Amino acid sequence: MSDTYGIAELAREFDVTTRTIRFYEDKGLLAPLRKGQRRVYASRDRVRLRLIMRGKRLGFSLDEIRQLIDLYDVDPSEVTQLRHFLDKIHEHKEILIGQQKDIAETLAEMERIEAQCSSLLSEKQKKRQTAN
DNA sequence: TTTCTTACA
DNA sequence: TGTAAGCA
Repeated sequence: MSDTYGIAELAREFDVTTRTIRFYEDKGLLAPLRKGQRRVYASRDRVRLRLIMRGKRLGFSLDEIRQLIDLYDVDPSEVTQLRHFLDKIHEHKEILIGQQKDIAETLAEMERIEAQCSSLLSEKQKKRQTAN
């Protein structure tokens, strides 16, 4: 099982350009192995890229995504670090909970409008039938 | 052909 | 991030 990937391969899979993947590396979000000069991505890198894309969809900055991803593969040996990570987690959780609330409210709003439109439409249909 | 770095938009 | 130049 060749659990390694080339940059073009990952770019295709995640629908981004190779430039974008290198860009994320520059920003410290990715750290692929090197085979000479070529970048060799392991499955962990692929997982990371997946997390990056998800973070982007959630509206996090690359900097925030990096902090979030770092939480995954750092060994929790230092108490100080642990407290720091805990703070980061709380921070992100608050943002996500806030977004969750926004989504719920927007959804409720849309459903209200949807119901309003539906009843309006059925009303017009009734009038049409009455007229005919 | 593909990837890489660097630099500029 | 896109694009381009010059390499390997």
